[in-house]
Amino acid sequence: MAEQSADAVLERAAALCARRGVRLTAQRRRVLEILCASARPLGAYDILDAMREGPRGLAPPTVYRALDFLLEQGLVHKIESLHAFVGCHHPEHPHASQFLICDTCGTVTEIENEGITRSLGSAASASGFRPARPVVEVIGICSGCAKSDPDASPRTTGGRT
Amino acid sequence: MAEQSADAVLERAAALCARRGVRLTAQRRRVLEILCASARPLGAYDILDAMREGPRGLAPPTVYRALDFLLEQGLVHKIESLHAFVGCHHPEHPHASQFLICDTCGTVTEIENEGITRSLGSAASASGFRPARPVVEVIGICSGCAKSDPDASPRTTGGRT
DNA sequence: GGTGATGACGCTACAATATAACCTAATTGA
DNA sequence: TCAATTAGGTTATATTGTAGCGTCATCACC
Ligand SMILES: [Zn+2]
Ligand SMILES: [Zn+2]
Ligand SMILES: [Zn+2]
Ligand SMILES: [Zn+2]
Repeated sequence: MAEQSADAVLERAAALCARRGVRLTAQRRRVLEILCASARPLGAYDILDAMREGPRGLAPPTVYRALDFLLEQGLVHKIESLHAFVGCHHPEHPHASQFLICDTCGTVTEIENEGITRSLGSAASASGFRPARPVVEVIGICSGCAKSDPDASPRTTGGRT
Repeated sequence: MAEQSADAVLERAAALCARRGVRLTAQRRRVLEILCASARPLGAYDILDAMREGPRGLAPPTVYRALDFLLEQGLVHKIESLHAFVGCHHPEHPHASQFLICDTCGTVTEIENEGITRSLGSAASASGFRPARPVVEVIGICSGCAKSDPDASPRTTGGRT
């Protein structure tokens, strides 16, 4: 799911940033690349390690600043329940991000379910609540893992590609 | 919302634990009390501070162990997006916890919306995904804050009662 | 009542995640 | 070119969460 469109996503991200008049600098692009190349969400320190494989030694703030930018631009999402980040594969239009997170293989699937969005909206407005940032993350077992191993043990965050 | 039933919740929690044959020890009860007495979610270290106001000096593992127990028993919930915890006010029956989190005053409202639960379930099963732990947290502005201050600044976690 | 097994907790140290603060370098717009 | 703005390097530190180990309380059973 990540693999097929990593380059295309990068290209579209560049176009988006140009259109918005914001700068997709080398560092930011690098972080986005690393995230899009991974099948699983990566922690900030996983990204940091991946970047250190290149030339110089970097520090946490560099990665966090890049992530802040990418989050603002909607190019990546944060998975709150994992303290980790994923690249967004359809950042052109804003969307309520909803995730299915496999506890076994660690893959994260971003979905956009109109029913969930609607239910959330009506539940919120019923309380007079004005929603800003919905966090919908369903932890469970993906179909592949459910088949192969009826009960398996959890995984950790990292592991590039 | 927290205030009205704090004692009642404690009593019911004790009954629940007795019925289940698990021990609601003094420490665990204390943590639950502190959480239920707070109108806002508390971080583990907020709880730790609150407990230190009493007799001896405690360490983080004490609080985290109590929280683990209370989470297992469904007596408290973790708010992933805040790294904080709230007491549950209807722990008798298991439920998918859904939260409305006000970014301004910090209050958290636990709701149980059947529509959201259903949408999540059908979205998951459409992908062959077997859900285990849904995380639904809507960050936004509560009705009270929206009225009094059309755009206000975020808040931090803590602050007992 | 002893007695061994289990569970709860005190305690130290440490891991993992995230940010503050300050300064330099690059980019932009005039 | 030059001031203003933005991005990034660097160090230190804050915040959140665990590992590991020894001790004490509780419980089941004799
Ligand atoms: Zn997305
Ligand atoms: Zn899986
Ligand atoms: Zn609840
Ligand atoms: Zn509010």
